[in-house]
Amino acid sequence: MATLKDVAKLAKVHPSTVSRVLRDIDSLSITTKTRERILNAVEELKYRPDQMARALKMGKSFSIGLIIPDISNPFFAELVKIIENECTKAGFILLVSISNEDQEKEIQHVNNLLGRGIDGLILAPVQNSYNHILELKSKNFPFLLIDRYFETFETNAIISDNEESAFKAVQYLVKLGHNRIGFISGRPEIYTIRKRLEGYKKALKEFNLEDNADLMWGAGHTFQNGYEATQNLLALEKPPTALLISGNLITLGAYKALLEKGLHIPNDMSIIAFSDNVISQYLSTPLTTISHPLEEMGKRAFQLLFQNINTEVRNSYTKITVCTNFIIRESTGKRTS
Amino acid sequence: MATLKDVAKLAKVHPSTVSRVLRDIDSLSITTKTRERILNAVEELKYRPDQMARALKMGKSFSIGLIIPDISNPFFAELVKIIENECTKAGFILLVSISNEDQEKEIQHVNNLLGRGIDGLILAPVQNSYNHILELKSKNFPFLLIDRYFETFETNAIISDNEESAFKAVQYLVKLGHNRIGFISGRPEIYTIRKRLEGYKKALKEFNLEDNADLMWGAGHTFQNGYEATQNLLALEKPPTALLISGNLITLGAYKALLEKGLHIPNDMSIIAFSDNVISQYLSTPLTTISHPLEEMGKRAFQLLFQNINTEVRNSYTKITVCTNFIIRESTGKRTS
DNA sequence: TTTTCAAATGCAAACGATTGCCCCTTAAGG
DNA sequence: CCTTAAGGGGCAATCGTTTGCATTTGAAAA
Repeated sequence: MATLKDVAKLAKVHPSTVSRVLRDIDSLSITTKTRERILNAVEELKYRPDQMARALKMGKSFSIGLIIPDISNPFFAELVKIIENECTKAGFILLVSISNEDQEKEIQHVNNLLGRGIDGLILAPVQNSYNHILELKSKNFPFLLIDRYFETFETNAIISDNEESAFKAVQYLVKLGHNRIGFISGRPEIYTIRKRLEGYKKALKEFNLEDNADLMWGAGHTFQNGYEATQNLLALEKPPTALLISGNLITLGAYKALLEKGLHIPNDMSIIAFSDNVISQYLSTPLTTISHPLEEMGKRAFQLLFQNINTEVRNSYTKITVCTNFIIRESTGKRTS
Repeated sequence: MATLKDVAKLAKVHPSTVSRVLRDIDSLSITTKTRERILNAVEELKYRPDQMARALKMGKSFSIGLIIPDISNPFFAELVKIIENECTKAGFILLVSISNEDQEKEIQHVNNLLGRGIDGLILAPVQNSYNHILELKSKNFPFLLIDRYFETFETNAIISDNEESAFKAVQYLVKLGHNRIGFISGRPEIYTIRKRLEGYKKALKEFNLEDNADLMWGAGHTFQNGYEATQNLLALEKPPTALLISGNLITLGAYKALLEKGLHIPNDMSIIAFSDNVISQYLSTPLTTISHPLEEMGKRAFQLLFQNINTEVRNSYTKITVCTNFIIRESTGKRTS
C-alpha cells in the first residue's frame, strides 16, 4: 500500500503538500503544475489515504455505529439499509452491531464502538438498563435513540406515535363492533410496547370497554411467543374477537395459531398488526397494519446525528415523532359473534 | 477520553508498561503490584484503548468488511446476523456495506473499506464486472466470496450446490407428473441463478422434457419482476404446470400473480422456491422450498476468512460448497391438467 | 559486601496522516 | 535595481499505541 510519503517522493514534493492537494479542495495556494504532478503520482501508485491514520490525527473517524436488537426483523433490516445509504452518501461508514435483545451485549457493543472511535451512534436500546446511555449523555457524545425511548431522561430520538396509533387501531375495531380486543406484544419494558399498551388502554377507557388483564399478553418477541399467546387468548372463556399485535414474528405466530384452530380471519377474528412489511400483504389474508415511515425515520436519524456530530455545543435535545399510517386490508371486519 | 499516558501517569509507570499489562495476558514479566496499580488506574479513568491508534501501529484493525447486495432479502439479513455474531465473538467489528445490486456502488464500497484498513472482506458480488476482485486477488488481500462465485478464476468462497438442488427440484416435479416446468429468476449474470438454470436444463434433458426458452424468465429481483414473469408464463398458449422460482421477492410476486388469476396452488400450479425463510411456511399455501444452511455458511465464512487473515502465506484457495435442504410443504402436488 | 544476571521497567522510534508555522520564491510597485 | 508581500511549499510536531532494545532493579550467589 502506497503512503503519502511514497506519493510525495514520486511527485518530488513534501508529504504535506500532497495532503493539502488531496484535502483542500480548490485550495488556491498550489500550482496547477505541482497539483497535476501529485495527482498523477496518486493515480500511478493507486494511493488511498489510510483512514486509520487520518482518524487518529483528526480525532474523527467518519464512521458511525448502529446497534439494533434484531436484524431478522424487517423493520430493523430496512432501517439498516436506509441508514447505510445515508452514511455512504455522506462519506461515513456504518459499523453495525446486533444486540439480539441482550442488554449485556448492547453494553459491550457500545463500549467496543466507542473504542473504535466512532463519531456518533444510533441505538435502538434493549431497555433493560440505561446507565451506559446516561454515560454517553454525560460525555456529551453524539448519539440518538431510534424507535425506542426512555421517558425518564431526555435524549435525541426518532420515534413513532405508538400511543396514538394504538388508540386509533382500537377505535377502528370498536367501530366495527368489537368489544373484546386482545393485545399481544413483546416485552413491556420496551418503550414502543409500553406506549402502545397505553394507547390501547386509553381507548378501552374512552369507549367504555373492560380493561381486562387476561386480554393482554406480553413476553418475548419470537414466533413461538405469538403462537402461545394466541392459544392462551383463544382458551379464555370469552375469547376476544379482535387482536392488536406487535412484532413481526409474533404476528406470524398468532396468525398460525388462528389458522390451526380453523378460525377465519376476519370473520372469526380481526387482527391488526403493528408494523407493516412485505409479508403483511401476501399472507392468505392480507393484514390490516400500522405502517412506519421507515425511509423518513432512517433519513432523519442520520441527519440529526450528523448535525449533532458537527456542532460544537450540544445543549439541547431533539425528539422527533413521526406519524404512522393505518393501512386497512382484509384482516379486519365487523364483529360476527 | 483517557489515554495510555494518563493511565501511566496515574499508576506512576511508563506507558509502555501499561500497554504490556493490557496486552500480554499473563505476561510473567510484570510484578503483581504494578499490574494491580495499573489495572486500578485503568478502572479509575475508565480507560479504553484507542483502536485507531492501535490499528495504525499494528497494521491491522480487527475489523472486517461485508458487502451484500440487498439487506431486505432475509437470506442476506440472516447472513449479516450470523457473521456479525462471529465477528463479535472473535473481537472483530463488522463494517456492513450494501451494494443494492449496483456494480459501481460495490466497487466504491470495496475501495472505501480497503481504505478503512479492514483486515478482510466478505463479499456477495453483483457480478457485472470483476476487475476489482482480481485486484484484491493480486494484492493477496484476505477475502472471500459468499453465495456467488466467478467461474473464470479461483477465489476463496462459500457457496451452495445450486445446480444439484435445481436438478433435484425438477426431478421431484417430474415425479409428480409435471412436464412443463417454468423457471423464474433474477439476473442470469449471477452465479447462483446461472447454476440453477444449468441444473434445471440438465434435468430437462435427463427427463426428456422440452428445453423451451419461453418457460424461462430472468430479469430483476423485485416483486414486480416476479409478478410480471408469472403473468407472461400464464399467458402462454401452453402455460407450465409448475414453477421453479429464485428470489424471495420474486417468489412473492409470482405468488400474487397466481392468486390473482384465481389459480389454486398446487392444484393448478405447483411451485418450488429457492431459499427458505420464515414467510415460506406462513403463506396461505406453505411453500415447498430449497433451504440454505445459513448458520453454517455464515460461520464457515468467518472461519475461513479469519484463517486467511492469520496466515502469512496465501497460496491456495478454498471453495466450500454447502448442501441445501429440500423442504416439501404444500405448494407442490401432482399434475392435474 | 561485592558480583551477577534475570526480571521488571523505561526509552524512543515508529505507524501514516494533518496542520500551524516559517521560509523561499517571484513578480509587482517604487 | 531594490523593496515588499503574497503565494507556493517545506518542516516538524503530533495523534495514541506498540515494541525492540537499553537500562535499572533486586535478590541470589560468591
